[in-house]
Order: sequence, then structure tokens, then C-alpha cells
Amino acid sequence: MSGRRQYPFHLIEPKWQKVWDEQNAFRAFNPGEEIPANHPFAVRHKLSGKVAATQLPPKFYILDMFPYPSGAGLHVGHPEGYTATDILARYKRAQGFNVLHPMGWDAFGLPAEQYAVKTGQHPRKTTEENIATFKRQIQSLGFSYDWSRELATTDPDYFKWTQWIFLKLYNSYFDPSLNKAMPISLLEDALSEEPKRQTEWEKSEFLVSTRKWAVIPERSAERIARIRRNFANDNRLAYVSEQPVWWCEQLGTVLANEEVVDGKSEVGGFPVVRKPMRQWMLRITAYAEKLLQDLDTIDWTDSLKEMQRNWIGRSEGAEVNFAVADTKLPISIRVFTTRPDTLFGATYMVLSPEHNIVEMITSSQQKKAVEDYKTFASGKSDLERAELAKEKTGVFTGAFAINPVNGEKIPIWIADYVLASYGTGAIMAVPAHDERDWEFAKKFNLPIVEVVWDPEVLAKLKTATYGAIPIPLESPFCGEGVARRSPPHGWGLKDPSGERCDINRLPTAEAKKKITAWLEEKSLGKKTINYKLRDWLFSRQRYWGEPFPIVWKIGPDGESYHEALPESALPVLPPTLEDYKPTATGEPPLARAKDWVNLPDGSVRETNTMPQWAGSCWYYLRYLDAKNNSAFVGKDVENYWMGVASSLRLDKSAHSADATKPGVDLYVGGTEHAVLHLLYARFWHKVLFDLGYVSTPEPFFKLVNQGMVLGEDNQKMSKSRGNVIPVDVPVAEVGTDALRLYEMFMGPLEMVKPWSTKGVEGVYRFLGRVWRLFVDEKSETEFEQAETTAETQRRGELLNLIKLNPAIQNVVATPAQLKTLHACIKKVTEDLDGLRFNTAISAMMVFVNDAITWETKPVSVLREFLILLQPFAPHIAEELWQKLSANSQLPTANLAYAPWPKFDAALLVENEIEIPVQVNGKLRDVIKVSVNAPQADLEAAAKNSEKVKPFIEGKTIKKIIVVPKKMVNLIVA
RNA sequence: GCCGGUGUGGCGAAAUGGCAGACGCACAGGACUUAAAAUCCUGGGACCGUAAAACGUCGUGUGAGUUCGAGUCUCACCACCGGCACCA
Repeated sequence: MSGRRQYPFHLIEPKWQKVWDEQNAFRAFNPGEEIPANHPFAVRHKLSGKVAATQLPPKFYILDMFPYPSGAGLHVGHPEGYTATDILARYKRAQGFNVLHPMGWDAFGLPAEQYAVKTGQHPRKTTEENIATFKRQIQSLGFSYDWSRELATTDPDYFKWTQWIFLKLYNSYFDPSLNKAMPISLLEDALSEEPKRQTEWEKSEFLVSTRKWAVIPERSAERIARIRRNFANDNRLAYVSEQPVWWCEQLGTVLANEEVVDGKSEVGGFPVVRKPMRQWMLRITAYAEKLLQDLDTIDWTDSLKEMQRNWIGRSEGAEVNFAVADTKLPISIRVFTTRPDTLFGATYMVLSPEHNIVEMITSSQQKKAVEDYKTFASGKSDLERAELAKEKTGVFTGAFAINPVNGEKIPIWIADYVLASYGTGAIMAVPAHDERDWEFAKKFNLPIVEVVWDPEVLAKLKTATYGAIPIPLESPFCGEGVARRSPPHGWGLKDPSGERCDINRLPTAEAKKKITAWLEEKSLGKKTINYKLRDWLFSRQRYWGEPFPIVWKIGPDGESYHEALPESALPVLPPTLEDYKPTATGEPPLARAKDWVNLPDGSVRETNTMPQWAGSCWYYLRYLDAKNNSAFVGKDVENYWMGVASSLRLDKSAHSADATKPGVDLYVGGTEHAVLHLLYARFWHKVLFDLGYVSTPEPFFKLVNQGMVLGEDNQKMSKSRGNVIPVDVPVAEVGTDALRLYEMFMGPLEMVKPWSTKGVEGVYRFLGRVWRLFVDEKSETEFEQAETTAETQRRGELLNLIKLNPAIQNVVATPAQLKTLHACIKKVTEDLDGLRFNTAISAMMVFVNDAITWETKPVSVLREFLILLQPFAPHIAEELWQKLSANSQLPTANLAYAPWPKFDAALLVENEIEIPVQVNGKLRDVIKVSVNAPQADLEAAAKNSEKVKPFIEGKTIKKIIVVPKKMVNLIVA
């Protein structure tokens, strides 16, 4: 930055940061907490001592997505969201809310662990160093965080409660009839009361052994205990499952679906493969419907909601059973379809290569081909599968199934275009009405049977014969239409004795309903809702994460089983290691600590750790009561900050009703968390809500995604491009206030926008103009001379040399000055309510551009302007406020708690206004008229305009449109 | 392919269906200065004109439509950004 310094921000900013820090100025008080009488919050609200929730002002909880403290520090893109929330926090504080605005650290994570693997240095050390850097940088920006609530997910005092919540999940199940989570003990008790009840567990045993329904007659105590245990384990929200998971060799860990992008790890971009492993899972699928439906109750952007909807992937359809033909075993294959109306067109069946029935049904002739194909398919990474997607592959199993609606025998194939992880892992193929089935059928010469009329084709036909064999299709018709070729015209009737379902002539929606009802009646299928969402893979083979509060034991029957540690054993701390790599046998690093793993009673600790997402699932709750060591959050405290009652405004006349909703009032962060963090956190919150630990079903009422800040070259900021601007650079050159202002002035919060150093200078100049509006230039010159000779430590005091601008006087404001001020108050207030920071700033620029021309500047007007400026540029505003107050013998209480001004609409009323006159919709003149001029006067004035006359002379005025106070439009022939 | 978002000067952008381009950047001219920086003032959509203006015409991705009047509403299309993607 070249040129003279606009104003002494280098002294002002540290000065006020120190003042705020010493005063604990932004400390937020919980109900029942001791409020010091001299605290600015106490002074503003005339409170002190211990204050009950009902006596505290209404709350406003404004939250940032807490950062992962990386080694690189902050660049200018980071503070965008933090600045927006800080401005809002300061604004709400000025309005009189009890504002909760905290910050913390999402500190578990891979980089610190990888550094530990390389160097042997404990990841805690790296993490603490990085936190220190991040904290210093964030604090240099003057954000009004309540640092007394700071937390890190890596603190044992914090992850103790992460583990505690895991135990809640472990000890709960989802009850479909109550539609909520309940303690698992209820299920266990129910089982004890009814020892002879046929449990789900018994049914599954029944299928594989006797193939008969039977009550197992005698049970030993051991056996009952085992049934109980297994039944409970099968229903827990946190459960163990052996299933194919994403394994990343390079990272030495498994990954969640959400962490795998394009067949590569989201972190590092390493290849991943499917591998069956024993893993901890969280039953998020039980909440799929709630997670979907409750999106309608919260104020998030459409695109974000849509991303979550897509991820949950709800689809309605039917499950249909296809009996396997020519076998003595009563085997049937279930498929999921959204188009049961096309069942008559199902000409073959496809299973995913991993489907567990494949082995059982494959004919001996096809065994080799099937085995080869399975090897081929499992060898493909997901990336390869996606790349090769265009070319369909598959093999015939040699087996056939019976189409339940027409008795037709159809071949069963396996192909990797059918995914094991979706639906039932098997499909009925309807090539006439599905793109993929069509391609497959074409390639392997399978029959194509058209059973839905394309409405466009139907419209062209004089008479439609619903049983006629159609002209061969050129492409599949996948839309909705009219059903055809079901009985009595059904295709391939092989079993004339059976009762048929006739859906001919029915539109798709009705056909679906009718055939589904028919299937249900015949026990051949049922209506189903299917979700794309999978259960959350919750264990990682890492060191730097929360250990599970779980031990493994061996039962008397030799079966290994897990058991939760008691709450008293929390926190479970990770052991100190010499080497942070996984073991040679592929066990997680924790397995190296033999003393830690093996407990005296012979049980063995779980050696997996939780994923990084665990800590961020509930941090917003811990902020409420960060020091509580007897609960994850106190009940009353939670109710005050998250509940509905305390968010009702005292001043109901003010502004919109955006604070009357519960939960976090405003949450700001990047889109990168659209499906991971935000889905997981909602899930945990809903479980905690069901179990009665929190007051609301949703955690984040309003959520805004800030847009990315690009580099000056319009590219995303990255090290490799060399376009990264660390925050320290503008802070040193133009100060934090200018940086904050520019972050917001660039454009709308949600938009992607490029950084511009020149643009920063522009807002910096604006702050310089504000400064010169307030101070005496002569005294500033003296200050500058004194500063060059003063010792560094004493320079701060020199700010006192700067005197107020003599034009600032205790005089009554003129109507014009009041109008300028109140126009600014109105615009800034409304724009802040709508999160339109950029236009709020331009309104303040307009004010300053005007005020700087005033010969005398009334103190009262400038004071109110500083209150408006304070949220945006708090340091300069406080400094000027202090000077102004001292000079005018006004109280010098913190500007941060000064009440927000109200605009007076009466002051904005104009007597005379300029309105446009149009002829045939084209602007021809602007006329000055009295604001209340009657319509006739407006018409006359318009017609008399010299500029308008040439356009209406000699023509007939057919119509005159007058919009009072807006415009006149003359319509001529 | 599907879903969501965005298209306005040289640039970032602003405009409850009613004067398009507020505010800022960059640029140009002027004042101050020995000079520069900083600051202050003035001017900037394009075209046609003109010494300079007035006037005039065109102009918000493209094409249609609704309306007295469209950047704004409707329909169709194009481009870019983001997400999902063999989801049965």
C-alpha cells in the first residue's frame, strides 16, 4: 500500500481490542450467572447479580462454522463469514439482545496425524500450535466473540461428552410406532417379559435352519441372554456391522460414503476400494424421513435443502417378490421398483454381482462365467465403474424367475449397473421403459415389451388397441403414460388359471396404485419407500480421534460381543504412542498400545476411533455451557439459548419476526458442509431431542452459505496458484476495520466474488473520510509529528492529541441533516435485517459524502451515525465515539452497547418530489410536483411540460396513467 | 442426463413492475504542491451529432409474450458456476 496513512488504525485497533478484552465486553451471560454490575451489558440492561432467564433480554444465537486449524493460517477468504456474523452480533447487541457469539476449533483431523506419523511428534502439539496461530489471527480482526466459551473438539473435557452422546446412541433404538428414539432397555425389558415371543432374531434363524416356523422350546439362561443381547444389538442406533466399506490404502482407514468423491478419498484424492470389514455404524437411515420432512420447517436456501433432499434420495415405489423358477427351495428375490405399472414389461431380472443369492441360483454351466464376472466387477474401482458406465456388461446366471403378474419365466442376469447398496440390490428389467435396461437388452438381445403408451403417440391414434403388438420402439419411453397389454390382453400368459390384474387404459399413477394393491393382496409385494441414504459408517482406523467408550468380551459360548463402558469411565483418553502408524497387520494405531487395549478383567478395548464429524455434530450445544462438568449442557441453559420462549423480542415493534424461531438463530458457513456436517448434526440433534436432552427438533433455524472469495485472478485461492492473500497482509496495510468493510462491500454474502486490492483501498479511503469528518486536521498533523519521535510503547497515548473537528457542535440538526441521517438509519437497519451488508455500507458512504459538506455538524447526528458504523468498523467507531463523548460531556459507556437508533419516517417525508413523465412508455421529462398533488394537477403538469409537448402536439391523448408519487404516462394515438 | 443458482458499463455491483447503472474501483480533466503522494472538485453505458452542449436512437445473455410501462413477471433457448449422477 502506497501513500499516506489514512488514519492511525495501527494504534486504534490494538487499543480497543485491549479495552474489550480487559472488560470482557462480549461475555454473554447465562441464566443464573453472576453479572458484574460494571459490565457494559449490565449497565445497558440495568441488571446485576444473578439473573433468571425470564429477566434476561431475549437471546440471539449467532454461530460460525468453527474452523479446522490448519498450519497455513487464515487467508482473506476465511473471515468473510466471520465478519458477517460479527456485524450481525454487534447489531443485535445494539438492539438489546443477549447475543451468544462463540468460536472454537474442530481440531481432530488427518493433517496433524500424518505429521505425527512422519515425525513422531504427538498430534496434540501440532494441533495446539495451529490453534494458537488461528486464534491470534482471528483475534486481530476484532470479532466480538465470547472467548470464555472457547472449545476444541480435542479437549478431553469436550470429547468426554462426545463419547457420552455416543453412549446415548448406543443405548437407544428407533421405535417406528412412536416415530422416535427410545432407550434400548425398553426393548430388552419387553423381551424379558415375553420370553416365548418370536423375535426378529428367531425368524432369521428359522429361515436358514429348519425352514419351518417353530418356537424354540427350551432356553438356557445363557441362550436367553444371548438372544437378548443380539436382539438389542440389532436395534441400537450405534451398531456393529460387517459389510463392504470404502477402504483407502494410502490413508490407512475406511471412509464414509460422504467422504468418497468420484471413487477417490475426499481428503488427498487417493483411490478407495470396497472391502468387507467389521465397523461401527450409526442408524441415520431411521431418521431419513424426519431429516427430509423437517427441512420444510427451517429457513435454509433452496439449493442447500435440495442437496440434502437429493442425498436422502427418497423414492416411492413397490417391493415385488419374484420366485426363482425350477428349484425345490422356496427362494424368491425381492426387487424395488418405482414403476410397478410396468411389471408386465419386465422381461428379465438383474442382480448386482455382490447379491448374496447369486451363488445359490447360478447353474453349473454358468458357474465359471459368473465367478469370472464377479471378479471382474469387484476389481473395478468405483471410478472405473463410472467411467465405463456407457458400456453395459453382465452375464446370465442360468437361473430363471417367475414374473408374478403373468407367470412368465424370465432369465436372471448379474450386472454391475445394478448397485448392491441401493434398494434390494436387484431389479426387474423393463427395457421398453428404462434407458439402462434398454441398453442392456439391446446389447444382450433380450426381449423388449412395450406396456406404456406414450401420450403423444396415443393422441395421434384414432383408436388405441391396448393389446396390440406395437411397432418396435426406437428408444425407450421413460415418461408417464397409459398402461396397456395387461390381461385380458396380457403378454405371455402361461398360467391361464391364475387371477390377473387388469390395468389397461389406466394412467400411470392409477396403474401403479392398482397393481400395488393387487400385489399386496396376493402377498407378492408391497408399497415401499426407499432411500438413497445409507447408515453412517462411524469408525476410522486412526489415532487422532475420539476413542470409543466400548470394550469387547468373550461370552461363555465363545462368542465375542461388545459392551459399553459406564459413564464414570469417561473420558476414554487415547494412549500415548511412539509410532502413530497402523500396525503391520492392518489394525488401527491404538492397537499398538497393548497396556491400554487389554484390561485387567480380560476384556479388550475397541481400537477404532470416531470420525472427525463426531465432534462437530454437537459443538453448538457445548458453547451454551462450555465449562459444565456435570452435563454436556445444563438443561435450563439449553432451554434459554435454544428454546422458543427466550427468543421472543421484548420490543415487538421492531423489524421482522426472524428471531421468534428456536435453535441457533443464524448459522453461517460454506457450502462444503451441505451434506456432511449439516446432515450428521441434524441427526444427532434429533436423537437428543427424542431422548429429551434438547428443546428443539432442529438445531439451526436459519442457515446462510457465504460465497467463496476468489483470488485477484478470478481463480480459487490456492497455494499452487500463488494467489493466496493471508489476512495479516491487509490487516497490516489498511487495518482490520477496512478489511472487515471490504469483505462485506465486495458483493452479496452468498455470491462468489474475486478479491481486489484496489477495492480494499476504496473502503480504506472511506474510513479516512469518516476520520476527517470527525477530527481536526491541525491536531492530527501535530499527532503525526509527535508520533515519529515517541517511543513505541507511548504512541497509544498520543491519540489524545487528536482533537475533534471544530465544525462538530452541539447544535440542533437541520431538517435536511436529519433526513440524511434517517435515510441512512432506515437503509442500514433494513439491509442488516436482510443480510445485505454491501448496500448498508454504500448507504453509510452516501451519508458521509453528504455530511462532509456540512459547515456545522451536529453532535447528535454524528453520534447516531457512529452507532450505525460500529458493527462494521468497530475500532474506529469506538475511538471517535470516545472523542465525541468526552468533548460533549456525554456518558462514555461502550459504543458496542449503545442502543440502535430508530428511524423516524416523518423526517423522510418530502414536500416536493420529482416524478418522470412518459409518453407511450418512453421517458420524456421529469417534473417537480407537490407530494400530495391531486391526479388532475399531475396530468396538467405533465401535459404542460415543454419537453413533452412536441410528443403530444397534434395527437389525441387516449389515456393517462397516473401513479401517485411515482409517474405519469400519456398514451397518444 | 437430473437438480439448484447466476447472467446488468472497462471491473465489483445497485435498482417494492414505474427516471437502469446507486455506492465503490479503474480511467480522464482540474485545484493544491517546486514536484510527487495524499486530499478536494468535475466527468465517464453505447451510438449519432457538437467547440461544448440540447435534442435523438439503442441498451440489463438470446428470442417471443403479458402490461400504459419489464433488468424485474410468463414461456422457450444459450452460456457459466455449484451439487448429484447406472439410485431402478
